[in-house]
Amino acid sequence: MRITIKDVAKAAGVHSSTVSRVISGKSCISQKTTQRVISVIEKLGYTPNALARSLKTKKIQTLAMLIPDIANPFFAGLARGVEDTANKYGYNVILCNTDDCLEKEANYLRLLAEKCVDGVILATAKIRDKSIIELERINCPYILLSRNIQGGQENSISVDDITGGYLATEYLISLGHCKIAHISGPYNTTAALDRIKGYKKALQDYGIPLQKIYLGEGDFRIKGGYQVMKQFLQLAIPPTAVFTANDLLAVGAIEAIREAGCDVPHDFSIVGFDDIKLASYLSPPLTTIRQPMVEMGSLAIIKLLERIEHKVSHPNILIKPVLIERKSCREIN
Amino acid sequence: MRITIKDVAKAAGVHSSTVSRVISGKSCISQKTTQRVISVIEKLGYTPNALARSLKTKKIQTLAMLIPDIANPFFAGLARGVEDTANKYGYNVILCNTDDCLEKEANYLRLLAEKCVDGVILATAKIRDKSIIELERINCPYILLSRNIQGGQENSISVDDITGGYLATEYLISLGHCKIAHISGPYNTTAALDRIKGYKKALQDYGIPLQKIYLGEGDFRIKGGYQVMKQFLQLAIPPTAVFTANDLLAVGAIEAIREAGCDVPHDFSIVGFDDIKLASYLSPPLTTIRQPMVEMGSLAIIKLLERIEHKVSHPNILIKPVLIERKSCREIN
DNA sequence: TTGAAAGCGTTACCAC
DNA sequence: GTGGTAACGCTTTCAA
Repeated sequence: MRITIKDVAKAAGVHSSTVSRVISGKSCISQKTTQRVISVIEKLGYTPNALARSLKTKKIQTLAMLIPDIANPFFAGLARGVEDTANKYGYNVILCNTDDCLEKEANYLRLLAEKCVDGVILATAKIRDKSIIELERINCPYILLSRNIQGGQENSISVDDITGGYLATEYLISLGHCKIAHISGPYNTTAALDRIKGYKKALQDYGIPLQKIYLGEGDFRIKGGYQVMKQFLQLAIPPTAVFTANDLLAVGAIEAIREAGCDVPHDFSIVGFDDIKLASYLSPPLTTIRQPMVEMGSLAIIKLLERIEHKVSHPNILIKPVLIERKSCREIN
Repeated sequence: MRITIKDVAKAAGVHSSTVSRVISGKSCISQKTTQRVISVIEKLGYTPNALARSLKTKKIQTLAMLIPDIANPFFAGLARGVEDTANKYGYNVILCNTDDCLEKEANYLRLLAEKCVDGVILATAKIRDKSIIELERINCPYILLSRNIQGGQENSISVDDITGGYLATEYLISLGHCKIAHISGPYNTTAALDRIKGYKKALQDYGIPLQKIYLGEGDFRIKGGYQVMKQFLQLAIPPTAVFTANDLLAVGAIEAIREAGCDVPHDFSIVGFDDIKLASYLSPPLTTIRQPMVEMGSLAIIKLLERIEHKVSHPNILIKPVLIERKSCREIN
């Protein structure tokens, strides 16, 4: 049997409530008693039971993070920032991979509610998201990370995707491209939609007509980039440049281009999004829009803890993205 | 206030113990009562409190995973397998990044013990590991993943690192190299030590004398690979081939080589270890020793759950690694 | 098949 | 300062 607070109390010749006070350190307990209790705790190797505690306090010092896939370097970066900062404040975090499957997500949310997590980082939100309604219903504090919801004015942290899309497209235009395609993320995410908006706005600002055939829906993964790029390659007039909604899509697109016997950046210029750690080591080193993943994760926790402690909401936070120039683009005439 | 089992009981006109039985589904409750209780549960939106439950049952359906860094694609792969399979069996997993810092690790272990996690996946083990002693002390089931301990015959799952190191080195030898260097992982991990063993054994088997200056200690990260390679490059007689103990080290090594104005594989052949997802998209596509990360993580959970349920230990599991040939090596005369 | 009651390991309020 | 006691929300044994 595990040592309990009562065992400690008995061995120290005090009442269990006194031991509790010593541990919490909030009440005034005499030096002598404190010493005695502490030494007994150490001698017995006592570990408090946080579950029992939480039954009273309603706090378990545990958060959860829902993401599509931890094997995706972007989400791994977010997770790193989230976990680090949570740990710094004494919280643990439960990791949940949803694969963008609504059913899995709902199941996770049920489990997490049963376990009384103090808050949730949701990095899977879709434009109209049932999970958020559920979170609101059970009154669970949450922060939307990197994927906010349509018309949601609160509690989200993300990069300014419109500006990011604009920057990427404008850069390609500045290089002389006018046949610029875009491989987007899934249309049910605002991240994808906003990057498209930025893409369209840049084209418009520079007087380049939007070609519907140059816009393809991807999945934020290598495979999707590969498939959509294959379609672009079969066009009568293929694009000369492609802006992809994330770096993995860019990897897939480059693969398709190589397979077709063409070269990046000679035949096609590519701009990605995210700036994952390995982006500079890819072939060719990828020009991309940087998202500060670790910092975003960290900020999400800080905002989440504020929500938990002060029961407040936050206006959305928009982070300015930056273009990182490498070697996947070239100037054309 | 949250709805409790008593609220449900009252609303359904039964005793709370009856509600408990309906939920667990283990006792025989009449159709009629069952129906009534279920409909009340739904109407009130009742969510059981798993923390209160665990106080009785001593099970919380939560595991933990300790890794150095989730932003490292190798550990992200393991984590994906771990979390997926845990979820399949109804468990959640708490993620902990230790940065290979003993103090952080001990702190995590304390928190996890307080939260009564049912088991732990330890992917951070050093050759002589205090954490394991602690885990044994508090009687917490664990599995050592990818990094086992010296002389430990039980509860570890890893790739056969000796064979892996052998395979990599033998491959370079078969290409005609005899000045083969090795950038290892930290010497306090068996993974690093065993890969060195394999490296040495291959050299010996093929009659190539071991050169101490061709062996450098890295950190399993890009930076370490870069630094050690820089030293190799300054040698009077530099190696013509380098086997690195993981893919990130290879990335760093290649960076150093490029910086020196040399080419991979023309001037230096490189073999990595792990086969991270992006290995085939690096420049050049990396020849490497594959570890089935997701499968290993998954297997770790299966073995951990067996330990938890049947209170048994398992003999170590050694997975045979495979060499994946790509474009980072060339034949020399 | 169901109810009553004890107890899991804490904390927090009320005394003294 | 410290002790006693009543919860917290659930499960489980014992009766009926």
